[in-house]
Amino acid sequence: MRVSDKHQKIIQAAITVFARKGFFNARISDIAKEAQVADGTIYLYFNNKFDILISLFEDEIGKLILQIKQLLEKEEDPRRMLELFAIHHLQLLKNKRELAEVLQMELRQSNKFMKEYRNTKFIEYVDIISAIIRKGQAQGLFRKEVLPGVAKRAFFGALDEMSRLWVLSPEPGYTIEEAASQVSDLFLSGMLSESGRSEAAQPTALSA
Amino acid sequence: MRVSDKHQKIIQAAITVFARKGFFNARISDIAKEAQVADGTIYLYFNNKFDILISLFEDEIGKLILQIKQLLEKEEDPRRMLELFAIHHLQLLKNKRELAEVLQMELRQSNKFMKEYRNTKFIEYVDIISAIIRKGQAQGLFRKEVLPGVAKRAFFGALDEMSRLWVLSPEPGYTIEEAASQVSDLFLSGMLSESGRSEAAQPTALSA
Amino acid sequence: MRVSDKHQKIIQAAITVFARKGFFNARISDIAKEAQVADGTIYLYFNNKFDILISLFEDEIGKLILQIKQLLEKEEDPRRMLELFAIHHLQLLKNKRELAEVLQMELRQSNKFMKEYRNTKFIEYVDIISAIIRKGQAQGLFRKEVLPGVAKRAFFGALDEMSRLWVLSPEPGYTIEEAASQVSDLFLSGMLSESGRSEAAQPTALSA
Amino acid sequence: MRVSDKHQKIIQAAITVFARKGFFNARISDIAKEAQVADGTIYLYFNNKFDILISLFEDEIGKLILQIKQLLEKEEDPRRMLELFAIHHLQLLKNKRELAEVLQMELRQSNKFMKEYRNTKFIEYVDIISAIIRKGQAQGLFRKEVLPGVAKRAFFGALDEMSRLWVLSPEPGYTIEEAASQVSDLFLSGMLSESGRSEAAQPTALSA
DNA sequence: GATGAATGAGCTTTCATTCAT
DNA sequence: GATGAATGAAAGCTCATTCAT
Repeated sequence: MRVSDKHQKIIQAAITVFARKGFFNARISDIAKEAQVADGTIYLYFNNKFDILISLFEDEIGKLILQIKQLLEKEEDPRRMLELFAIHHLQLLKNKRELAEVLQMELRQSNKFMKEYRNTKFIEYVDIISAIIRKGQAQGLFRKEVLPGVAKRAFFGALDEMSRLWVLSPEPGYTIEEAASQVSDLFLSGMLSESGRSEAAQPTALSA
Repeated sequence: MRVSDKHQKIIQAAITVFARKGFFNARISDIAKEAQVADGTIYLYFNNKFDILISLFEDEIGKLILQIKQLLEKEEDPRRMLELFAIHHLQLLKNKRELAEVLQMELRQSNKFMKEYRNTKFIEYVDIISAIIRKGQAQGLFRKEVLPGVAKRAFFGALDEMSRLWVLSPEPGYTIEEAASQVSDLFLSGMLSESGRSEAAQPTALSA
Repeated sequence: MRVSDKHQKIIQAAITVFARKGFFNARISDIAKEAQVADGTIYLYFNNKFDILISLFEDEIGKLILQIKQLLEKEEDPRRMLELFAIHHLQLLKNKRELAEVLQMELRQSNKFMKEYRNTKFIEYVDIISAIIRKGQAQGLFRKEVLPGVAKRAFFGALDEMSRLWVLSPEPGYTIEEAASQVSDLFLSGMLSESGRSEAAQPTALSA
Repeated sequence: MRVSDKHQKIIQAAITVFARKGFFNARISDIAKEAQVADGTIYLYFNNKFDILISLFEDEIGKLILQIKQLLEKEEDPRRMLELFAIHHLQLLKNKRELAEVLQMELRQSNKFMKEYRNTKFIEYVDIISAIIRKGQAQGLFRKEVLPGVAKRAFFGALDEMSRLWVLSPEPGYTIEEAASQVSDLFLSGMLSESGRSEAAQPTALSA
């Protein structure tokens, strides 16, 4: 058996267990049982419990990055690219439900209890969004005032919060596709109707 | 000393400690020391550690709801109301940094650990956003296609993710005001420039 | 309110609570609630939790001694006296069920966790039995070979174990009177039938 | 090391510690230290503190049952069998002093704390006595009026109370053999002398 | 490499006791 | 005398981690 096999087996088991119980409530022995290895074996592949979570992030977000980048390669229109990102992100819920739950729940916490850990993979993931935005701005399709560094976060946050809807409630009333469409539409076109847009020259007067 | 005093003292101490170490890493004795009471005293006011977290949510989000509702009362324009919500939400970071951190970090997790607990206060808070959106739609200022139930989540998620920027990194490069303005501007006007808007009739082609 | 009133109230409450939960599982606050006094009040009348148990023993066994002695005064026949003792002891189960349970359960333990405490009242109670036996021997009714110091223990132990039958099981299949009669009959006449008695000259050969 | 070794080691340590301090005052760490294992190790073999006590009962009374049954196999005379039982029971004090103390002290309580636990092993042990009595009655050696279900309890209670004498006081004035002999003699022949027996036709008039 | 029994530090929670009112 | 809020020591139990096999 190749080394990577057990490594992967443990990561996958950890995803299942973390999704079920959360990181802190999960026991190493739970993961070991799920992975069908001995408790001690886990320590041949990971330094400690945190290390499993970090490796899980790195590996799985790494895969996500590869997938999404491959998907976006074929697309030229930044507007469509944003939509694709949204769809792909939310479809994780369908295809890898447990992983989606773990990322959703534990990703945020991770920084807090692992102060030293800078989640570079995650940053790389979110930076795909800002790259799209910059591309759109370069093409003159997106407004120059939009700050890519801020907007990427807002866009990701919106998607992630949608994600949470599905993670926590089984039937939120919308399909994943509808949600993805709504979110990307919102970010692209905003909420204003034609009248709302024309009526007020500066709806965000505060920022002025 | 009034009962509420100790109760409040413990809640405030818990906010400080949870913000510093996270819920799971926080020990009851940490909270007790911070609140300058004995460990056992905490159990005169709360059933257990979870109960502190839940009470904290209820109390503090309750206060937030009161404040934001009061603030919005004076405002009629839904566009401006969204902006006010954004500002108020993000200003929590300035005024009550630790509380912001706790809500940011632990709010999501809470549902996972405490399956039975439905965070009604939080739902009430987010519903303020959908109420604003409906108001805007009623006035014809916001597009009818926007689903308030989805958009409220997206808006909150965007804000919350911005929040995370400040919670995790001390100097994110933007002020809170700029971020609030950016996010509400994004949701109101979208990213499209005039050319981007006119060029493509169906930017969200996928949803069609 | 006379001092003794509260003292008595607490003792009675303690009997109820100890019977229900056992000494170690009983909380001072349970007793206080049962006695309708404040927790702290208990410490005005007793030094500590053990002291309640000891006082309870002293008081209640003291009463038992008075009662049984009074009862026996009217009786001359030692055989009948033994029977009366048995009946009176077992009737405690009917008349003061909770007290019977506490004595049954906690009396034995007491010596163990309160090494310094010599349960003189209990000894006094059991010595009533040996006095009866000695009286019977003096009258030539009881065999000289019977050691009063041993027999008193055996008799008490037999009764107490019967007691346990009722304390633990609601319907043991015999009435208290039957049990009392059986036990005193056993001790007086033994198990041997006429044939068993005559057949073997030395049934207790071992003691020879 | 075989699994049973640690299990046994812990049981034996628990006997020592329970004998010394009583069940409730004994700490898990006391037992662990006595057994020369880590605290946590105990929980690999037992569910909790109660479980140790119950296992202890089951194991040790089980052994007693085997021993006494083996001993009684060789004996035919029910009178002698009763005596053997008495001797064997009391000799536990010599051979396994600590075990005798624990059984003596904690056996009674166990039913109280662990309501759900039916001490079947103990019942099996006491039923050895009633089996002997029935055998004696079948042979016409014992009186028919003796109720085996009551007499077994009385006999055990008498023995157990004798046991207590040695457990609590180092020098009770009698040897174990004398006590065993006295008790079985009492139960077999009763207290009545020939004159006491003939003089009164109905010594247990009350039962009539 | 793989195992899983053993470890023991660590933490939540309880509750007898105190003492200011 | 009476109260009951506050105390804080104490202990059962868990579980990440180790290491002999």
